[in-house]
Amino acid sequence: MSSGEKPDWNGCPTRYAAGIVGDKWCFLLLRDVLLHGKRTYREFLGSPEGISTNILANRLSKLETLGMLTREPDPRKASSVCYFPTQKSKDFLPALLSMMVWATQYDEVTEAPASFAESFSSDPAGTIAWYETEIDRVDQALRSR
Amino acid sequence: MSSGEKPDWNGCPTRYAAGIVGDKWCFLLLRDVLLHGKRTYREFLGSPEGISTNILANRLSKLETLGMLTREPDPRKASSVCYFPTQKSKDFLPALLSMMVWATQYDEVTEAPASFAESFSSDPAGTIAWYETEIDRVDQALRSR
DNA sequence: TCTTATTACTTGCATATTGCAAGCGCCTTT
DNA sequence: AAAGGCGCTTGCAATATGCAAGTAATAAGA
Repeated sequence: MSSGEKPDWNGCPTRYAAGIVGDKWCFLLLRDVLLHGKRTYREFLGSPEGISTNILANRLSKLETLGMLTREPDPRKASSVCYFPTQKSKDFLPALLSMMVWATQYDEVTEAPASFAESFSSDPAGTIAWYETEIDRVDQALRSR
Repeated sequence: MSSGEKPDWNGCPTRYAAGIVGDKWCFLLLRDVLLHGKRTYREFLGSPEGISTNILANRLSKLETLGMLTREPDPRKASSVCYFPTQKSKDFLPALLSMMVWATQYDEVTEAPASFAESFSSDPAGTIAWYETEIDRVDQALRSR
């Protein structure tokens, strides 16, 4: 590649990503799971974008089928359910954070402080690791009940 | 952030990104523009995913409205039109490449060679710069007719 | 124990979006 | 003058979405 030829295989991985992230609701659910520590149906329903309940059910099962989430009984309450992020969705964090940096740059009404973009740009690996630790902390706390 | 508190503003930039990329067709059009050097209606129509013509028109005007593309007469042929990527969409490249790395890792039938993920991981800035150069080369060649 | 909540959905129906096929106006080429 | 390419638009059937209401299975309270 560095020798100057142009690869023509780019279509495929992008299409794969589009099949998952190229849907507003899946995208926002991944945000809720990876960044907001949400794990239950009720929590997802409560997000400010206002997903409707049938669509939520549909997308949760889609994400489960795609291997992005696992559906497990809630350790705190047997009648409830938790959706946990898999390694596959945790590995999506770098891409998600990259998009956030881009959005922070161009969204005129962003609430994100410039410090976020700065910290990700100066130390991407560290920033990613911090978020991963947060996720694992949430899930370990939940699972050890 | 590194001191341990959890930011609660993440929703906003992600929602902004979801408004653009959280649509399969917009996502794939950005791929075509940023990675495949496509610039005309015909070229977009020809992509293997088979976008239909009314949807294509709709998404092109959406992306133009969002400041991702500019619509200009084709320097080669006055009756034709070119859609050029703006700086805003070029700045989306890092996020797009991050998603491709992720997809390459998890798509079992990916056509992308492992070398892509390796080169992006070992030298992200260089890889991004290479794609940016490609884009500028395409557009400068087109515009200087 | 009987009742009332809560949780995670499902169902029905009106509305919005998509896909497909055809058509249209404007160049350009022959 | 005729034919073709390009960038769309239009009409219509099929699909997906949003909204409101309903349901089954626990759980909590009186």
